[in-house]
Amino acid sequence: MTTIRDVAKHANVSAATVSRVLNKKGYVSKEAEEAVLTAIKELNFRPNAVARTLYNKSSRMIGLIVPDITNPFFPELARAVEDVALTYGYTVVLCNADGNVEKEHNYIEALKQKYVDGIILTTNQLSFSDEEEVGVPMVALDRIIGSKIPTVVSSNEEGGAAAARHLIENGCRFLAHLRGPKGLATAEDRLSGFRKVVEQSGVANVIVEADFHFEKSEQVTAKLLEHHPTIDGIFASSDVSAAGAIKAATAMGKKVPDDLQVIGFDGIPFGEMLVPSLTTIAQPIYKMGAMAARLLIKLIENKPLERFYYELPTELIKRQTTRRKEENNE
Amino acid sequence: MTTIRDVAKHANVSAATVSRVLNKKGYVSKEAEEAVLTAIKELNFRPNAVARTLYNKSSRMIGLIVPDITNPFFPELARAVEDVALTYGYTVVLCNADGNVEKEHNYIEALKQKYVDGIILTTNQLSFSDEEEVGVPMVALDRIIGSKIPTVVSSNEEGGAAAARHLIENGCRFLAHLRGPKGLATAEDRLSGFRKVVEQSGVANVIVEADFHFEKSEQVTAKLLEHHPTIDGIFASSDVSAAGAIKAATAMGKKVPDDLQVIGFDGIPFGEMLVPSLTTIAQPIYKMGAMAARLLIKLIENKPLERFYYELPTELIKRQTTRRKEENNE
DNA sequence: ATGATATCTGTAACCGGTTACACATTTTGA
DNA sequence: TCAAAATGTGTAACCGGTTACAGATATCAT
Repeated sequence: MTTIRDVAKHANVSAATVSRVLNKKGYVSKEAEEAVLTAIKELNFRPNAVARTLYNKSSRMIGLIVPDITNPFFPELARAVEDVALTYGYTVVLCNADGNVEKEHNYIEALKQKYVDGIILTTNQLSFSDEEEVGVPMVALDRIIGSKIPTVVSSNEEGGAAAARHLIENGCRFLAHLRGPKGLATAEDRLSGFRKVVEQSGVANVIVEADFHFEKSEQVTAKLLEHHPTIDGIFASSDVSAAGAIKAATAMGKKVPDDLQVIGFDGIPFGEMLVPSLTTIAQPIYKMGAMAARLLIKLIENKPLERFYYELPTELIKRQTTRRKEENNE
Repeated sequence: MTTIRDVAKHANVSAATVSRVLNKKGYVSKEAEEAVLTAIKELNFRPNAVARTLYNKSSRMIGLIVPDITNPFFPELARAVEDVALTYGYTVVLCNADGNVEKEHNYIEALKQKYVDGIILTTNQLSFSDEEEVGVPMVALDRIIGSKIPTVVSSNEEGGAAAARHLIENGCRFLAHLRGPKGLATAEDRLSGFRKVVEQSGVANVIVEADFHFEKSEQVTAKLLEHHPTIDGIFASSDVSAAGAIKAATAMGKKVPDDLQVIGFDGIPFGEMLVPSLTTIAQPIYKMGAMAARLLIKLIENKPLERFYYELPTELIKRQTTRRKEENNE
């Protein structure tokens, strides 16, 4: 491996001068600069990132901690974060905390040790309270931690309300909500929006817990439809969860959307791949990731933030798992 | 940040002794060890990973380069790699090359600079030929690079053959294969297996190119079914691609599996979420990832490899998009 | 008793960049 | 014309661990 001192020798200057050329910092004469540049070319020199990081206490990396890389929502988010990070010259380190608080802590510690410049946290888990003491710039994404940590979420409550409204407008008389994990702010907000609309309109409804996963949602829905065969509208708190609901319903002989309408939440490409394609409350996933990355970088570079809380609008995407019923029976 | 010298001062020993305690290397007296351990506790000292890496030229990290984190196949693989890596004390850095050769190169360079101990390459892209000169242990996963690089793949050819056989046994008379990208060994092998069976049995067939993506497969299938309305069996070279085919067929009023049977390739959880659930040739995704990780770690630790080429068996998983036709018409 | 070996510890150099500082030389401006 | 400011460059210390080496004791074998 070529070092800066090899280059220096080759160019007949000191290591300091080479460093100055590399960083375009301080005074360097034209001749020296040229000599260094040629030497760098000839020796195919690349400055050692680790040595740099050690002195600078900055690695130009940002950590992105996700709860479940297997849920397509997060890769989507990761891409956005990465795109923005790369344009600002940062590299992204993706960490899969697996919904495990301990693993999350370990990653945060490991990242700090690696001198990452900042961390974006998207964990499902409700974990710790001492985030302020982490000592590294942090941004919360699709998750609410505390008032001191800049936060990017979508309008979960309004989205939940919109989902309920859509089902009701489509003629559903008995709604179910497959809510997300308890204690998770985004899930609570979706529930709360749903509840408000449903209570206000007086539509029959039932709420059951299903984490965001497919199998669990399938099981829960099967049980739910058994107990309440007249349910004709389901709002699932994630698209994957909605797929589970559809699966269970179909297995019981219910037709979607004729017997049962289903609406998801997230707006991942996955929803379009289903047949029938999934109606959903879409989050602006890419925008959320991009915004979180930009906020973090501002934080890192000590630029002022206008706000600490950004709520991006969700959008109802009507596809084939819901449709307006004709006014007919009853 | 507490350094090793702070600890040394606190324990009344030299930094060298502290380092010896940390690494359990060399002679240290009981008393000294205890003093150091207490000092470490009291100061809450964590050795700096970057400094360590700089001297050791090893970061205990391994890089995993994937072509498209958005394709659920890869997160699945990543989890396996991570699981194994963690048990051996390595951290995984996930890089999304985006099917972009240049990005892949950049990542490899960046990883080398960070002193990663090894790299697992899974890229779709056919990229470069000088892998032997990378200078870092490497393993190819789901991709064939060169004879010098240990390789883990599944039995793509046999899988392709099994897919064709299954469709034929189920009574299909006119098969189509949505092949993967040209030049990609895994895609070629699947095609080759398919072709052999089809030629041997004399079944009518047509082959069209569709990368592994959903939209492309949907478009290609729509065109295909328009030109050849009598196609009654499709083998898609990925599960996501199969979903695209199903979508297109359904949009044209064809029923799956009654009018058209579809079989995918990969065996990602996604296939089960579809309605009807997807028949597929499943790769042992987790095993592949785990094996690649173990191979890489052996390589890193200079342990001997038994072989340089591991082909893991695929498995036909019959679900709802295929089914035996009764002998009836014609 | 005595040389050989094992145990213990500290000093200083090293990994590969970065930069404060000192010292020169050149340019500016009054 | 001469001090002040700007420009150019090298030395050496630093980031925070690691380790070769040397010197000091303790233990062992003969």
